[in-house]
Amino acid sequence: MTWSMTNTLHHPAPEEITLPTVLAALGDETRLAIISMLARFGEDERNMTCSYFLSLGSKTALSYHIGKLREAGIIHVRPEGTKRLLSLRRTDLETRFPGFLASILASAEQLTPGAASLSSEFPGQSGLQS
Amino acid sequence: MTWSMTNTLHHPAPEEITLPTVLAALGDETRLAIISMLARFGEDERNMTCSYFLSLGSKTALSYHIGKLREAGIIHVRPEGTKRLLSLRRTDLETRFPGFLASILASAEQLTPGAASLSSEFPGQSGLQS
DNA sequence: CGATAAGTTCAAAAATTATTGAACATTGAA
DNA sequence: TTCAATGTTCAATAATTTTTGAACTTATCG
Repeated sequence: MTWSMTNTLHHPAPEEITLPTVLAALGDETRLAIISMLARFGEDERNMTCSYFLSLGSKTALSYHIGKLREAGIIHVRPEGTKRLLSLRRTDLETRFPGFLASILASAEQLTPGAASLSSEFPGQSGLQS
Repeated sequence: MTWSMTNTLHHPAPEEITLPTVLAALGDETRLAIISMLARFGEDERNMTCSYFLSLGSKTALSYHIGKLREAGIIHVRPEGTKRLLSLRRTDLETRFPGFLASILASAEQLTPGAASLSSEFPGQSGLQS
């Protein structure tokens, strides 16, 4: 039961990804914003750490939401040192639910208008809110 | 504040339909089953009453879930006598979130396998469970 | 080594959502 | 008009989800 940052986190296999779980995971403003930002700025995985999203909530809340997205099979989380590198499981989702992610992302764009001016422009900052 | 069965129920205008609300409404097994059945057997709107779905839950629970779907803008509910005729707001959803509903419905089919053998085969029965 | 940064875990509290049963309104039909 | 069918409403409860803060682990940087 000892937790290790170097252990690989659990990710559901593609067949284990279910529609109700995915929909429930995305039916939340914070998590929708996370995947929208991931889709837009995640080409270079190196920047997509948990703290990149600190503008969306507290450290603990993000840990919770990111866990939900991971367990739903929507994102992949790769431990790299003390960080977590996040990426969308685009091909797995496309295989499982063809066309679904694309339609979500297209429609979600208008929801996160100023996402370009969030954090990550100075990756080495202490980004805690308050 | 008097409630009348003949009053028109509230339905959001197409522009008022938002993605997080729609996703949250569909992130529930019961409601996903409802829209899946509506999509499959709803060509003829006349059969699509609330009680058609009684196999999915109690009368009161269905009222609740159908209200959620209506307020999210996913279905339209037309009072007809003492009944409610339900239909998917296909074109509104397609306008708002292109491709979304189709991908959901295609993926939801495998979730409601025996839906053909539910109720509605004897429309005039008292269909209360227990 | 000591400090800091990045995230996690846990338990408690807050908030939201879902279910139930009883009572009610409305309509259609005998 | 009385009855049965169809749904709604309300209040209470149950269940689930989210948020918070404190303590902790691990890795990295001087």
